[in-house]
Amino acid sequence: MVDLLCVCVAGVTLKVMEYTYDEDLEELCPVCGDKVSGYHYGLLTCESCKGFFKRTVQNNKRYTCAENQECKIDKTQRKRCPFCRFQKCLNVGMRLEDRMRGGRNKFGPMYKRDRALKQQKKALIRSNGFKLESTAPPPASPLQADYGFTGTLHTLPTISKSLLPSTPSSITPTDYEANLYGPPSLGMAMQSHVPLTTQYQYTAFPGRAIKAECPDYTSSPETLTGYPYPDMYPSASPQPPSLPPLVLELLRCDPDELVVQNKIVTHLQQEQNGRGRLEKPSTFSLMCRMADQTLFSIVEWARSCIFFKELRVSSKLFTVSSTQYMYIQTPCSILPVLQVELSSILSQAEGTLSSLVQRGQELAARLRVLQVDRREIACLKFLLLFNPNVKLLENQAFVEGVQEQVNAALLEYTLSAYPQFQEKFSQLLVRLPELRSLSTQAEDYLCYMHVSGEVPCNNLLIEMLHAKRACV
DNA sequence: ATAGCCTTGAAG
DNA sequence: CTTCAAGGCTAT
Repeated sequence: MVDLLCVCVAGVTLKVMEYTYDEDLEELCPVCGDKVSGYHYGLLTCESCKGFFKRTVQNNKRYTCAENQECKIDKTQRKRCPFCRFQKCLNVGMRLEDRMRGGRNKFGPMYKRDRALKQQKKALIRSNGFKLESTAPPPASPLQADYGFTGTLHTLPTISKSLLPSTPSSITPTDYEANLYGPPSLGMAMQSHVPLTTQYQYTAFPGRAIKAECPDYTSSPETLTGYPYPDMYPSASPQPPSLPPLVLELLRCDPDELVVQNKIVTHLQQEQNGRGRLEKPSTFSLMCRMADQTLFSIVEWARSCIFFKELRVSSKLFTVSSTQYMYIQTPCSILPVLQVELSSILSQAEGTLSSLVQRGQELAARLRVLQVDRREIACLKFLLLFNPNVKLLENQAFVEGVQEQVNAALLEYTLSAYPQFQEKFSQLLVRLPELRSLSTQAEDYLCYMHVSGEVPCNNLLIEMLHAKRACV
C-alpha cells in the first residue's frame, strides 16, 4: 500500500483556453502548415511535402542551403530552400522505414495508435470545453544531415503478452475512449454533488466551525483503497475524525490510484499488442509512453477538480502553469505489472535518466517515512497545481486563495488526524520544493531528449513542452 | 522541380 | 469487398 508510494513528476504546463467551436481542430502539415492529406512516411503531412520527401529520397537528392540552414518553411516559402525543407521533414519525424507499395506497411499499427491518440485529445477537448493549446513543431535544430532513418520509431520494449494480466483482446475506438475515461464515478462524481463551487469562495475560507456530517464514502477509511489509516497514530475515538469539508471535496475528485494505474497499464499493453514482439525494448520509450498516459490522467483530474472549474468561469484565457505536478505511485507500481524491474532501468538507462529515477525514489522514500495518506496526497496535488510562484497565471489572487484554503484545510486535517505528529504539516510542505525541482530536471531532460529526436512523436508530453516554451 | 491527381495493392 | 498510403503521372 503506502510502501508503494512513489512519485512521478511531470514537468508540465497546461495552457488552456476556452474552446471556441469556430476554431478548427484540423491538423496542419508539421512541415509547411498546409492541409494534411493523410499519413505519409510516418506522420500526417500535406500532399506536397509527401511528394517532396519522396522525390528527395527516391532520387537521392542533395541540397545545399544558401543561407544559414535555418530557413522558415511555410506554405508560401517551402519551395525556396529544399535543404531546409528536407531538414524539417526529418526533424518532424518523416521516415522511410521498410515501405512498400500499397497496403499497410510497418507504419500501419503506428498510424492506428496515432489516430487513437488524436481521438483522445479531441474527446478531451470536447468533453471539457477546453482547447489544449499546442504550439508549432519544435524549432528546426541543426542536426547532422544523416540524422534519422534509424529506429527511433519502433523502440517500445517487448512486453510479453502472456505474462501480463488479461485484457480485452480487442478495443474498438469506442471502447478505447470509454476505457480512457474510466468509470463514471471518477470524472462525474463532481456533477452529482451539491454545488460546492459556491461554497468555497476564494476570498473566504469556509471556516473550521463548519463540520461536515461526513455522509460521504470518502470519510470511511475502509473504502480508501491503498491508503488505510495508519494505526500508528490512532485517533482518540474508534471512529475516524471528521474531515475538513475542503479535504472531503478534494478527495471527491481525486481518482483512485489503482484505477488510474490500471488504465495506464491497459493502454500500454494495448499499444504493445498492436506492435508485436519483434521490436527492441527501450526503457526510455516505455517511460515516455507511461508519462504520456499519466498526463492524460492529470488533465482528466484537473478538469474535474473544483477550483479548476472556477478558473474557467472567471477567465477567458489563462495558463495553469502548474509546472510541477506530482503523480503518486505511477512508475513504481506500474513497472512491476509490466514485468520490468526498476533495477534494470537503473542499469540500462544512461546517467541522467537513472539519476532522475533515483532522485524520485529517494523522494518517495522520504514521503513514505511521513506516512502520507490519501487525503494529504489530494491536498498536495492541489498545492502543486495552483502554484502562485508561477507568474503566468492571470488570476493570481484566485490561485493564492486556493493555496491558502488548501493549506488551511491540510493543516487542520493533519492536526486532527495525527495529533501525535504536530509537525506533519510542515514536513509535507517542505517536500514541495523538492518535487518542483525534480520536475524541472525531468522537464529539461525531456527537452534535451526531444531535441535529439529520441522522444516518440505525437507525444502529449511533448506538446505540453512546446506549449510551455511558447508562453515563457 | 513542384504539387495535385491517379493507380496500385496489401491489409482488414 | 473497402480502406488508404506508397508510388506513378503530368500540367504547371
